[in-house]
Amino acid sequence: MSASDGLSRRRLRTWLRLLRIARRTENHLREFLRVNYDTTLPRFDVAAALYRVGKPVKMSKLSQMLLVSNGNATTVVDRLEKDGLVMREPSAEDKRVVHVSLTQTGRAWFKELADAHEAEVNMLFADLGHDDLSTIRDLMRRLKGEADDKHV
Amino acid sequence: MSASDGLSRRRLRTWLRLLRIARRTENHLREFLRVNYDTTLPRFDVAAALYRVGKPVKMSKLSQMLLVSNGNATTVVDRLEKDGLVMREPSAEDKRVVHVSLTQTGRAWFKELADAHEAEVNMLFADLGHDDLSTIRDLMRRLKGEADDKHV
DNA sequence: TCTTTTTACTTCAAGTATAAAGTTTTAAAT
DNA sequence: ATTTAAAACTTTATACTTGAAGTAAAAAGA
Repeated sequence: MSASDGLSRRRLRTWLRLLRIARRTENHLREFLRVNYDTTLPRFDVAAALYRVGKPVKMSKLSQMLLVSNGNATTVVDRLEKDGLVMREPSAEDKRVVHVSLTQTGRAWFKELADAHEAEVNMLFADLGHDDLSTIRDLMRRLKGEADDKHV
Repeated sequence: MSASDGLSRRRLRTWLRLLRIARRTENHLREFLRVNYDTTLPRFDVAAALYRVGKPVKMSKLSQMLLVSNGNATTVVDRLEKDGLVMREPSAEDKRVVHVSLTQTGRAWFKELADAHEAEVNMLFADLGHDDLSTIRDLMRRLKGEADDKHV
């Protein structure tokens, strides 16, 4: 089985297709957040992760959830903290650990964004019905094991 | 139909799934290129686009192909040019236009990467067969119209 | 013609991202 | 108890990315 047989080539093309869709959708949502809410995708992603968990999250856990480096998480949290949208708390048990969470302001801010964001995604994916979504879920699950998910 | 009915919520979850797969795969390939070939994903992407076209490409066309800003394309091409992997040529007909193409060195360099890159993707997508790939293609095609593809 | 608008590209400032090095704290192993 | 190793963050250097401003050339309009 050559490294470039038909199946291998098709898998490559499929990856490029997925990447393209992801970039287009991200670009659209970035623009949407910028124009309508004067904010950015990384900020939104951090807030979404914190909102989803609903309680203080370790910095390292946060970067794992978002699949970004620790240093990156630090920077984005820095900015959100400066804007009063998130807060850091040193852990009591382990002095190395820092917990992050949304402030009240941050929670209110995110709630407003979340609905608009969902509506926008709903519009972008409008051509996909329940069956399609199930199909995608199953396909993505099969890729899950292979990709590097550092250690979640 | 509320902005947050079941279907809307499922579309959002599906988007997050796609984004997650894309990021994991990108992270894996970034690491792969860094460790084995001491290069980066943006450089690879530019080279791949130029290689694919096979003849000099306008800067603006390049950034459209990659779905990145013009300024970004300029920067990455700058670096590749400094390394002797690509070359710029001013257009004869239109003095505003700049054509970019791979140098001989660049072409040889990319060829080596391309096979390894395809093999790596082939490994990551090993669980998907011909039918699955066709299914994904059809699904992605249906999203195509909705997303912002600036003006390709 | 000549003014205005559009197009192509680069430059700039700010934000985002990584990898690697550094600091502090905890856990493990003598 | 001490040393060693590992873990959690932050900081640093460098690269990437965007959006906007700037420059130059071409096209459109008056």
